[in-house]
Amino acid sequence: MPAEASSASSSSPPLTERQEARRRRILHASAQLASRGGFDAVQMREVAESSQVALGTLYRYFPSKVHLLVATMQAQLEHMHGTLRKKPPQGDTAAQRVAETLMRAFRALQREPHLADAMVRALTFADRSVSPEVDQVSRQTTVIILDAMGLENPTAQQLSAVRVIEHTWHSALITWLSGRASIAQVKIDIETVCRLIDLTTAEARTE
Amino acid sequence: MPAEASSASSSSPPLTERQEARRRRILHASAQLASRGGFDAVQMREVAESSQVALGTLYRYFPSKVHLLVATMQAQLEHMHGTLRKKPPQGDTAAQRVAETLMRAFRALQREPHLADAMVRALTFADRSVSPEVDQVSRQTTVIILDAMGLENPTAQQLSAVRVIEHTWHSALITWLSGRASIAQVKIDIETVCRLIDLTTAEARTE
DNA sequence: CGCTAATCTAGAACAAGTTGCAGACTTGAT
DNA sequence: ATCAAGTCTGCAACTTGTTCTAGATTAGCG
Repeated sequence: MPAEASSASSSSPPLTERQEARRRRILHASAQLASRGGFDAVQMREVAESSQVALGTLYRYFPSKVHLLVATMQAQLEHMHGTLRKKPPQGDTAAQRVAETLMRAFRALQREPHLADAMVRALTFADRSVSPEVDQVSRQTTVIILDAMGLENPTAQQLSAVRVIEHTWHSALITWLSGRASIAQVKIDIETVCRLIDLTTAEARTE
Repeated sequence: MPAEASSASSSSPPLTERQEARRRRILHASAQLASRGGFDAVQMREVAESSQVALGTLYRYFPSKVHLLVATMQAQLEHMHGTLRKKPPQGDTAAQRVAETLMRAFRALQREPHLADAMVRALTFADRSVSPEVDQVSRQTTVIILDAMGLENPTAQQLSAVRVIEHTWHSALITWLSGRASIAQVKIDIETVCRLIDLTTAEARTE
């Protein structure tokens, strides 16, 4: 396993130790505040205070509240990916394994609904200035799903199916978080969309 | 056709003429400002000024910026539904007709990308306090899709497929608006998800 | 018409995200 | 150790969504 620092996967000047520590403190404070009151509870002044950093510094690390929360999501996703790797899903078909994986992730989020709320709202509220970071989150999600499918070289069809699954995942999460859908409904919809996998996989085989 | 006033489809005290006029002026100003700079350009003070209404009054009509934009979306959706009714899609299968309908809607939004941005961002950013209004938008979208399918009594399976399509539609729209996906990709994904329709329809026939 | 309750207006005030600035502190190179 | 460049801090100011208030206006009613 490479010794690469945890989160900032690339680019720009390397951070000193104290800077890494600051960054971690900030993300930790962000997640903690979010776990309480969700998006609104993550107030930049409070994050700064909690992480013992000046407001200006906070903004130097994360140029906006949305950037901060998307970075928080990246961190959580990495954590989750690690967890999922340890206990891979057991289903027989790719569709089952993906659905199982997503529902497992879903239950994890259920335990911290406020945190989930903050992260997902930030993700969909993000404008172009956050595109690179949002894209990174999306790529990470794709990796998780492809992992569950156990696929090495997905076809274009399959990639499209994976994107659709991601769309459904995000959007279903939002409707659940805002109380407009039950968990049962989310489960059904996840299972429904996962059938696209079998569909496209069957076709890949007969090509 | 019933003489019911245009937008507020139900509930609460009926509005006087001048009040209806105010409401329309507000929604018009909102859409106009949104058409320029998107979500950020819709500033409550400006909306109030443009529609010749005091700020307090604006807040009496729409309790928050998000409420206002979701209502704006309702109005636009109604308009679009009317337009679509006039020229129903021509495809042979339900899936084709739905995909065609959505892509048509998509092209309409393309013409006013800022407006689309404002409305969709508001929709996904909405918290529980806006649930009823967001739900209304969702129901309207469902009607449009079922219309395109030409279905009277959808099964639970089919309703789930429709929900998944809506999820995909919203989420794909967002990724396009924030420049993370091309139109071609959106088209492919819409077509991919629409295949769920044929799938569930085939099953309904053999039940 | 004249009254009352509801509504509307103008504008101040408050909250939270964001920016700017002057001075202290760190870092890295010499 | 010293200097220059880059960072961090504390704090004030600005922006925009939201709330509040006091005084007009309007609507409905006898």
